[in-house]
Amino acid sequence: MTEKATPSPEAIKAWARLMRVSRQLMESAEEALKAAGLPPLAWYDVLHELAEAGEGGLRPFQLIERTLFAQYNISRLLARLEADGLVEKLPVADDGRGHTIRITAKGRETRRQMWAVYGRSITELVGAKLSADELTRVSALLGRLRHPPASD
Amino acid sequence: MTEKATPSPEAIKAWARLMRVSRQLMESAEEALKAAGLPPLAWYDVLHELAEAGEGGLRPFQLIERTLFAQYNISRLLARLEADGLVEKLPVADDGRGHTIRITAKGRETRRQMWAVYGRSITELVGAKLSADELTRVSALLGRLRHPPASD
DNA sequence: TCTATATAGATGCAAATGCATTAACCTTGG
DNA sequence: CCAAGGTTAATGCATTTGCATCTATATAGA
Repeated sequence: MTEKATPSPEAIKAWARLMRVSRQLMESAEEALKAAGLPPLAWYDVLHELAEAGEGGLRPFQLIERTLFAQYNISRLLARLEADGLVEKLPVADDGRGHTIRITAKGRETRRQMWAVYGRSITELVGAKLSADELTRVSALLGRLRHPPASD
Repeated sequence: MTEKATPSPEAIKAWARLMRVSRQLMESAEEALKAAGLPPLAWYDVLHELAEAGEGGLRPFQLIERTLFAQYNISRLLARLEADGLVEKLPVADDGRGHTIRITAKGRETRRQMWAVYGRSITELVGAKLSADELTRVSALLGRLRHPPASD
């Protein structure tokens, strides 16, 4: 018996849909931001995490855990954010290797502006296409594809 | 009345899940290919379309329609595929501007090898996580997020 | 304490991407 | 037939990404 193991047609279709749709939606959102003269989505992700973290800020490695960015990616993204005055790097007392990243007032403002556009994209691309109930079901099903699986 | 329009919590969650999960799964699949010493997923997409197109091949602009790649992206990807001997560019009779791209025997072989790994990833990451019925439901829901919406 | 190892983050270099433009060819209207 | 405009594909240049490595600090073990 050979090791064939081609996925089921249902699995292939779900995979293809997932990849296609996510890329398409992401590109639409990205395009809307660009059209508004705002920074790319990646910046939003980081600003969002930092805004939630509050005054305490976050260490770069914590951002890596929360987002899915690679280490060098975060390192350079933070450098750009700092150059734009959206975040600040503070030395951390008990660990001389790293620093804490804190969002600035300007960073919060940029995040607000981005959310105005990004949120609208989410509404148009997702919120307007499925009912609340259907959205919940999609979330639940996708959650089970996550690693580790999400219960809710 | 202000123009607030923050998306519903359900929409936000579905969006976040979609973005996270798709990136995570894509990266897993990509990693598996790399670990097997095979080319990236983008190559598979193109080889797949070309394999389906058969001996007639496809024009670059047709590949752009079928995949979601940008024009310059396809142009360079095809250059790399050609350099590796996986596709060949044939002049097209009635249009001197472009050429037809045809997959070579080596290209088919590479695609086969990639599918062995890629298919396994799909099975593990998706096929093994949800039932056939659930997969069908995910596909249907995601299809409605597509542009244009898919019926099935 | 001193050495080995682990962790945090930055960076040099090569490859890929995005953007704008260009080159080549086709089509259409006069 | 010719000019104007459209389509197909490639490419120069700047930015971004990926990989590997490197520096600096921290921690654990002899």
